[in-house]
Amino acid sequence: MTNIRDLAKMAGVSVTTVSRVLNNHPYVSEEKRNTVLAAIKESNYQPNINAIHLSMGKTFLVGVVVPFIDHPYFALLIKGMAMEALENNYKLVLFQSNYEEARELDALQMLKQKQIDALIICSRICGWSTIEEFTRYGSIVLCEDTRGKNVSSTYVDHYKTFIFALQYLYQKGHRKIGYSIGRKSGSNSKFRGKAFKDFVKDYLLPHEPAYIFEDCLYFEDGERVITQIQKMADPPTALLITSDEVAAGIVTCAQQQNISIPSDLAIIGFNNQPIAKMMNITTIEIPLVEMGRKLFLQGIAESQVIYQEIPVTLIERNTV
Amino acid sequence: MTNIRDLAKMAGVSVTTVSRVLNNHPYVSEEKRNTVLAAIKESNYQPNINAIHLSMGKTFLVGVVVPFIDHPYFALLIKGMAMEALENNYKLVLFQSNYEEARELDALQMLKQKQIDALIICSRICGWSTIEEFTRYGSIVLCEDTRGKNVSSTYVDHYKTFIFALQYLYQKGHRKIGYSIGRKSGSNSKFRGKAFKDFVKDYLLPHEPAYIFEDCLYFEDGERVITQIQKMADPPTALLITSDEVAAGIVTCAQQQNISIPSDLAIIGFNNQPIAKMMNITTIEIPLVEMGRKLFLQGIAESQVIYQEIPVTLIERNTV
DNA sequence: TTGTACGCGTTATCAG
DNA sequence: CTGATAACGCGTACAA
Repeated sequence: MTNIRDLAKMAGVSVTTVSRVLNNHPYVSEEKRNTVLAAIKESNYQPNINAIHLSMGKTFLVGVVVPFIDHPYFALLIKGMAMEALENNYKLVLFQSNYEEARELDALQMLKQKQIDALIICSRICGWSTIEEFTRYGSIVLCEDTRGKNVSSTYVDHYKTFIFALQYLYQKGHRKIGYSIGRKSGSNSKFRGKAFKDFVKDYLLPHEPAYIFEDCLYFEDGERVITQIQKMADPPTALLITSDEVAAGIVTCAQQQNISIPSDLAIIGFNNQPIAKMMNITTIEIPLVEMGRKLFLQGIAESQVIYQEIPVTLIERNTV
Repeated sequence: MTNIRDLAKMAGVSVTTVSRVLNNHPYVSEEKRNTVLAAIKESNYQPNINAIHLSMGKTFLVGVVVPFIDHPYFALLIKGMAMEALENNYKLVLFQSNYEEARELDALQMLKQKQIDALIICSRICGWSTIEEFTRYGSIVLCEDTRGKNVSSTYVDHYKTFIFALQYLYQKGHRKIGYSIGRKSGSNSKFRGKAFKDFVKDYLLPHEPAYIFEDCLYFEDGERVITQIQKMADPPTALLITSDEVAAGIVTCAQQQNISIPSDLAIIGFNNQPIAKMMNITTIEIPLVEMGRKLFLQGIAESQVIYQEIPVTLIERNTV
């Protein structure tokens, strides 16, 4: 592997001059520049990027923590980040945490060790204090409402959104409403849970724990929801389903079980994934790819803490 | 940021000694070791990993090229790689190529520049000669049949598999058989195309171009397949669908259009994704997560070229 | 058992 | 315009 010093020798100039032409810096005569360029061609020179990183104290690497990539929600966020990373000449380092705290700490460590310039955490299990402790080592960005906290974020106001969706169902005449979530302990889920509680209280509806379905992430989880509902003496008439994948599973399974949608059961999905369009599912659009882009840009921005709320849109189709 | 030299000064020893305790090397007295350890604690020392990489000529980073992450096929491969990377203390660098050659070259460049130790290309658009040119800069692994070539791979013999599936349909009485693929130009697709051609020739069946559906990647693409079939005067009676997602879309859409499956149209999906189980789709299981693991291990292995064929299994359910 | 000195490849500073 | 030379932080022959 030929290095910058070899080039200097070949071209009969100093390493400084070589570095100058390499980085398109001014103050180098056309003549010498050409000699160096020739040497570069001839030697098939490739800069060692680790040396550059060491010298610059920067890696152009951004870490991304997701519990798993094989879910449209995270896949779409990453897709957006990858697009933006590309345009800004950064690369993405993937951390699949599987919601193990040790994995999240790994990522945080890499930030501390300067192997990545920034870290984007899409979903976390670790406590807030842990995050806070690492903020001084580099840029950390979260995908949840961090208002009032010392960390930038791009987020959806899930409280507001849930209230809005619940009111919509209420107006359509529904009084027995339930919802599904991915996992109950997440930050976003907590906002949703609180919204639900507040809503049923305000509208004098019963708070029926059986109407809340946890661990609903994939298409096939829809089957479980339908199964459970069929066992109920007094089933819900409408459901907020926080992933279109799951909503699609519910609709599919309902058809098989001769449950009529929306007359027996109304469904509102989330994200407006393509599958929702094809299956005519009423859904709340969340621009995940766009969110991914913004998360990334916040990560590489030098600026101060910013909270970026993303607006959502109700897409009315045939399941309500 | 305190470095190894500061520690040496603090502990009153040399940098070598510090380095020794840092890396658990022998030949350092318990006494000095403790002094150093104390200094590390006190100073909140963190090694700069870029310096280590420069010094060692290794990064513990492995690159992964996929056209897009938001597809179960690639997501599952990556999932497997991420799991294995975790166990081996490596990190994954994600390259979303979108099938643009320039993106693949970016990744290849990083290998050349030593920013990644190995590169796994799950699907490519670039020519074989391009790959070959970069093999000397580091370990490259492909997810396609590379037998006879100079690059390791973990692959499914899609020719064999397609012939097998076609024969199965033939035995079930089907004579008008078609198939769908993601993109026609891929290596895997070519093997499938060849298998199809050879099969219809051997079995004296007509080679009907309209029975071949391209660009079928997502659930919603199933709708297009059904639409096109309905327009045909002489539609196929059976379809090989190279992604369960698409198969599920076809089944769903067929229901809506009152096309009976399998009596009007038989379907064999691929991958055995959870959605196939839930919708009772006959499918060919491909252990994608397992393949991801093996791809990764081949990437970090020092050994010579290895071709690792992955066996597949037919899962008989209700769509044939 | 310990330490000196150099190499890794590049960028940045500063004197000419 | 040009070029020594000093960082950057760490690993490791080699010498003691």
